[in-house]
Amino acid sequence: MSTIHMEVLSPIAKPAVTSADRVLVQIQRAVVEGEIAAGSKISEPELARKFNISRAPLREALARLERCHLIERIPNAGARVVRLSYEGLIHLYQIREELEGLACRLAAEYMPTEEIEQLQGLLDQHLSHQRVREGESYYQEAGDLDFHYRVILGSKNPYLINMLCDELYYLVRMYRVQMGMNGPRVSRAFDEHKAILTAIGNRDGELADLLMRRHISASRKNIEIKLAQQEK
Amino acid sequence: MSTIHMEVLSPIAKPAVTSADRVLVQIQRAVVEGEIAAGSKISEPELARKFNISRAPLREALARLERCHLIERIPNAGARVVRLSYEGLIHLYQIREELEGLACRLAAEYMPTEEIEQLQGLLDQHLSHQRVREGESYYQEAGDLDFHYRVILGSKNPYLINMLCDELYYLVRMYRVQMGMNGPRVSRAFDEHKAILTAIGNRDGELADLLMRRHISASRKNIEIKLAQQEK
DNA sequence: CTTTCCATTATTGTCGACAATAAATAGCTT
DNA sequence: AAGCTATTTATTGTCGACAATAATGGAAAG
Repeated sequence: MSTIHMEVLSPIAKPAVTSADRVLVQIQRAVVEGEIAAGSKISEPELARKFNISRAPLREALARLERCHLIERIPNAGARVVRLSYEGLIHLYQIREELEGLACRLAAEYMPTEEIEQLQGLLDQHLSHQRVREGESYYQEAGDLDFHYRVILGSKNPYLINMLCDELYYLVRMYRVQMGMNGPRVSRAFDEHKAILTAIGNRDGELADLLMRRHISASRKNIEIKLAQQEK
Repeated sequence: MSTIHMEVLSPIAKPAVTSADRVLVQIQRAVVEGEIAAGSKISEPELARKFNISRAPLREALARLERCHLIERIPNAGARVVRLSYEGLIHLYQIREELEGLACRLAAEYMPTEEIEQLQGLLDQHLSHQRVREGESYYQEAGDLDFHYRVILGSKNPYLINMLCDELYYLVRMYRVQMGMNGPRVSRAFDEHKAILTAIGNRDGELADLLMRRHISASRKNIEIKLAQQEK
């Protein structure tokens, strides 16, 4: 259970040794969960005071926030929290489909059998958690991302891992969290995960690729609906 | 001719307003062209002195260099120029194939006819340059990257554009430059570009995708050979 | 002679202050 | 009164110095 939290917050366990790291995690969470409103301007002096650090490490943190597309910076003008939009969602998921499809093909080839079995166990564990805590969206969120992380890590491609886990996934989470994802898709998602993992276990990269693309596409449509509801 | 240089060095014309920007471009070039040796350690005080700036903007530049995978940083330990390797090349081109394939599909859908025609003209222009300056690898380099840039921009997906043009292409250039790419592939590459663009013009995304993947795959094999020669 | 521990040195991370640029406000002109 | 311009204000970019951490070299023990 606490493992799930850890996994979601930091896919690749890097001990936050520097103060910029520490603050980065906090701001990331605040932005993703909407604590700092989407579209709002970011004041460096204000944030620095808030976290009791100087502007130097804060700017380092902001640079990394820009890297994962959570803020947008304009030279000599400042930074703003990104604004969620329909177009943004589409663009983001176009890439996800492609890259996570690739991750599946690679995982089918390179993911050690041991890791696959371990992930299988994790899926069952998530399922039981899900049964117990029906409707708690955070568990779905955590479990889903956890699954995707593992598959991506299984690709053994460092660039791919970096792009998806470090650069794209915080924004994905932001869409899901702020759209309040839960609903009836939960159990279906579990089945889809199972099917994908089975294909990977059978070393059938093509099928795993196809299933993952469908899975992500379905997830996108789910968020699209929420976004449309919210905008009207 | 000078346009070609500009295009290669800065795909999306952002006037380097801050001193960090200015220095970034210089270090990028130095790393890509091997002026700063691959695998060598980077000294912040030394570089700061060399460019007559303080460490603050230099560190900003280093952060962005890390972002495009030209250097690797370890907290409290420092930064090293990335080392080229067979595995790295494979991993990099796996992603390129996927993302540029996607870019082609999207370009076939969203690239304005006007832009396509303009790119067609650019291809012819490159061809004539090529005929005149037979064997000058830099022109091939510039022309090839220019073509890829245009197609990527045609996708109209900001995340895709950012990933390919800002994060991946400097490393691609580094492989190509340091492996000394020229040789007999030049004229074939022009034909492949033509074919891809024709498919995009016909709004045939599937075909453009396929052709681009083959084109990139062929380019990879070309570099693989050089790399193998160099390592033996 | 090798290995381990410690001190020294150098490098990175952080801080507070200053300079340059952009935003906000007030005053002037039409 | 509206719009433009100049001045003020605030924010970002940059600097030099200090603190904390890692790399280096040497001395002592085995």
